[in-house]
Amino acid sequence: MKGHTQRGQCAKRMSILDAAADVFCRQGFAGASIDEIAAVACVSRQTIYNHYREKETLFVAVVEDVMNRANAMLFSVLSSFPDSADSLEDGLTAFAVRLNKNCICNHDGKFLRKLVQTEGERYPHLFEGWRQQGPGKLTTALSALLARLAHKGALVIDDFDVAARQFVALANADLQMMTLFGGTPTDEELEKAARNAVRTFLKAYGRPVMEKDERQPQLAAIAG
Amino acid sequence: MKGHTQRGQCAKRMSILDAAADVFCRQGFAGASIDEIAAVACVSRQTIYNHYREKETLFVAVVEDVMNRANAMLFSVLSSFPDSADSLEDGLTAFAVRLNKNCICNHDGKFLRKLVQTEGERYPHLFEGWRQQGPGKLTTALSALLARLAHKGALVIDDFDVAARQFVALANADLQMMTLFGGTPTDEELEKAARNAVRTFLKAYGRPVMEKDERQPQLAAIAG
DNA sequence: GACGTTTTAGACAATGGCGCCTAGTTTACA
DNA sequence: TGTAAACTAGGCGCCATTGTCTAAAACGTC
Repeated sequence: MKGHTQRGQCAKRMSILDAAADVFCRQGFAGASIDEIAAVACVSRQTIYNHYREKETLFVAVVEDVMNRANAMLFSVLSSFPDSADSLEDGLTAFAVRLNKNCICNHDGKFLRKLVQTEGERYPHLFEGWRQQGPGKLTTALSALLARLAHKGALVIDDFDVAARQFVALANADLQMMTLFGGTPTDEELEKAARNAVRTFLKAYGRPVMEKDERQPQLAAIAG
Repeated sequence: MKGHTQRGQCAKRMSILDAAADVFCRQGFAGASIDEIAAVACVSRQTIYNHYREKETLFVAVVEDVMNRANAMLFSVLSSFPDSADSLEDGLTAFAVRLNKNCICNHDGKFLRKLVQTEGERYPHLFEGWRQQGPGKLTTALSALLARLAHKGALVIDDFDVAARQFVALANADLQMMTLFGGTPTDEELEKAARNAVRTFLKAYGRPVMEKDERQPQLAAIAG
């Protein structure tokens, strides 16, 4: 009848989804109670059962909703990857900041990582999609983007997949512990973490340039 | 009376702790039932209440027990860090393998990371100790060990803390997704991941050596 | 073999959550 | 304004779980 099991619908649905995400994330599936979700959503308990047959149905809907948002955000962030060799360090740093801020350290990212750990064994198929569309897509897409930069001569990479995983790992190196313990990094911390990561990444994979003021010494020598 | 709230005690206690760790890890605190723990431990439910006043007491004891084991293991692995500049790549790779295998990808490591995410907000003081003795101690100790290597001239590092965090991050780069989804890496995967990590780490922080077959060209030139 | 301790099995009340139902109210739309 | 849908409040049965209690059995030690 109503169709659109996906989008908007009335405001109640979104309110329920948001509240359920909040409570499920804090209490886990078993620890979350429908009554608490209803209270947080400012909605009667019956209304929840009116939209979702049972607790598990609601849980699946919540996870899928968050996954959709996270996937869209990841796509958006990936499309902002720098494709020019000019000011590569700044471009990669800005990308790393966006990646951390909008995909990994944000609300949805923490939700998914937390839930996939607690309920992953119970709902393997549910999170399998995120594994492929989320972290999996991130590394494969990033691998291709790095390959493009390497092809332009801006990077020297032997294994693009490994480099992609290492870029993500380095970008999170300074924030991992904070996010593990529930904290949220400030903008300054995000910036500093990204800069540390990109500097090390470029030391390992950057084109070997001796000094900043004399770029591409080989080409300069050949030209001269 | 019995003293020793820590160690051995009768075999029942250990059996209960192991079973409780297993069930708490799979089901979370709220989802775990005393009956299931008793069944896994092959022990009567009353025996559990005989040793631990209530469910929460048992949970705290389990977490402390795992934390103690993990801390001891971390200390052991840290003491195997290479202190010689000879065959540094092999030494660091072996260290990275041990770090992943015995501290991060192992049973206790996954248990603590999982539980600190699900119950960390509910028991902040409980996991605060692990935060300092576990990941915190790892990075500070590793920072000092890297500083020692840099002082010997084997590494060129400007910020030891950042380098330590990046070493850990790189060591986990290839295994992060697998461990996140509950998998356990094989020995070959551990070896390959460590080798990838150390190669990148040394490209970024290793002493700038031109070719593998001519080591320490400066010293050779001086000697010659 | 006797005695104290520990463990076991099962019953027990109390609690709380799930899912359903109903009656009454609000909202949306024609 | 009238009708149908959605929503609210509350009660209800059912079930799982917690924590206690008791009597019987196993254990270990002298």
